[in-house]
Amino acid sequence: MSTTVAKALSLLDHFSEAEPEIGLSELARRSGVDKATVHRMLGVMCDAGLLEKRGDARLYRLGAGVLRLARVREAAFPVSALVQQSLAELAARLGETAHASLISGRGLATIGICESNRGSRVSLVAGEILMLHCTASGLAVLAYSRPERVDRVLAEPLVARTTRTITNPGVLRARLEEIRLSGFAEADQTAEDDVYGIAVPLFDSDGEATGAIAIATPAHRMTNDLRQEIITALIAEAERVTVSSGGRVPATFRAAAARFVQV
Amino acid sequence: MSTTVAKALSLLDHFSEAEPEIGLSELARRSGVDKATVHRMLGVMCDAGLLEKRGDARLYRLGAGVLRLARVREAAFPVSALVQQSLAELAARLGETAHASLISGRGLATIGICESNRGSRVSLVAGEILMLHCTASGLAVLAYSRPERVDRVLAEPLVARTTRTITNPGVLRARLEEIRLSGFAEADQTAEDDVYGIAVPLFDSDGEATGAIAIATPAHRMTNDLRQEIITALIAEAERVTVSSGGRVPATFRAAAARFVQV
DNA sequence: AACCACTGGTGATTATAATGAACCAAATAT
DNA sequence: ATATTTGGTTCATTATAATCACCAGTGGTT
Repeated sequence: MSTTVAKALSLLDHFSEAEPEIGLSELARRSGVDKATVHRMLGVMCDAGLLEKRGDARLYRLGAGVLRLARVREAAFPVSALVQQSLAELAARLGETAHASLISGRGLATIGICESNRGSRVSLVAGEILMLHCTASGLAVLAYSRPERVDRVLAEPLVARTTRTITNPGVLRARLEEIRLSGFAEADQTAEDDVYGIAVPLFDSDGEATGAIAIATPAHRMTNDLRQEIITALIAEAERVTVSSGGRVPATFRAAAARFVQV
Repeated sequence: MSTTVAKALSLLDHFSEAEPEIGLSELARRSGVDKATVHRMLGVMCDAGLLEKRGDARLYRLGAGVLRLARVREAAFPVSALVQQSLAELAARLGETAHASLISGRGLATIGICESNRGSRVSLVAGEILMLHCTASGLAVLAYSRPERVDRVLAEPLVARTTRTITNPGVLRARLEEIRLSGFAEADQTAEDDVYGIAVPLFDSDGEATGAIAIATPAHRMTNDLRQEIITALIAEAERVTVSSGGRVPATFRAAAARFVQV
């Protein structure tokens, strides 16, 4: 079922901020692919510039090609740069960690993080992939996605990341309906213990959700006042990002947001 | 001979600043791969997040996954950010377009550009891939590369990009020896007509060349004074970037640079 | 309206490329 | 000094991907 190209590309997912360089055997072990196969794939990806191996050491790491591709994308469709500005403002204003993510494959790719400067704060790993069904950002995106995407996510088993994760498809659908009406999504320790996330979707030129910006706070610190403040700020910044990146805020969201501000 | 993974990845190279979105048929035509094959590969790469297709339109473009990968790499081995600073300084000081590139596969990936604000200036496309044998940056890198890389480049036919491009392997080898002794590379319209490039290599922790920073000026504007000024500035900035990115300037280069400054 | 030249997308057959166990030399670990 | 693990390679077997013809939709011309 799995194509070789998919297998090769999945190798890239094993590189993270925590483990930026990996050896051949190690990668073969983690991916469950034969060593010979991994070796050949790594070679090809080195040729393509997606990977490179450090001169003397025989470790592989992400190559300069990924920087180039990112530049090409940003030159044509700038979002990363735009978003970074909003994140900085949000983090400064609210004193909590702000982050942004975009749909990438079947998950959300974190493309920007701005940590608060408080002692106690939520710390996120750059380049992490968020799941759609349990994170605030994921829920915000799903609530404003085409039914096909929702169906695709609900078709697969909903992994329980914490004891509070919603694993029942029916319950999740109801949850998405609520979110659609309110304009923002909350995840009170459904993705990670002690983390309370609030997210608002970003839209493309077709008015479809493409990602989200979010605030993550230590769960115990969340109060009603802070919650209100966060949501108001997120809605404003999300609209700014959406509009300045050429997106269109759909009427359904605008109505929901207006309803919130009224209250 | 060509693996399917390589073919799939080569599709990514067709996306550029000039043409950021491509349709299925168009991509099949340009790559010379069958439409059905391309379709399957694009699907796989969309799943991986490297590509995405714009909602209603049926065009493909680079996906958010590349932004994520770039972030992961930058988090672990920051160069792009570092280099950008140097480029800005160079462009401001010299009033000419500065750019940086890193080895990526069998070429140089442009990872940073800072154009001068003059009316007449050299304009570069973001994310372009430079050839090693005819650009100033490429020559600078080759001159300080392991013999294997040089041999690999010289093994393939040296494409003539202009009438002045060096196409003879022997001549090129001699040229590289000169560059190794001087510490900088020049490309007087050997890559593009009317463009005069000067480049200095960047090094990794093993003292091997990993890329270059360069200045590109309109050929007619180059004078001996400007040339001296550019080289001095480049050598200083290249060392700064190399050192602050954890690299080590090899003794051979340091000697060459010192020899130049003496003169 | 009928036609044309496109587009994105799809399946079944055939040819091709991927696979994985065994194997090596060199580097580490014991 | 011995055993284990590393990156890397080989080659017969097998599973995979390429191919061609085809379908349906679209936009433009006559």
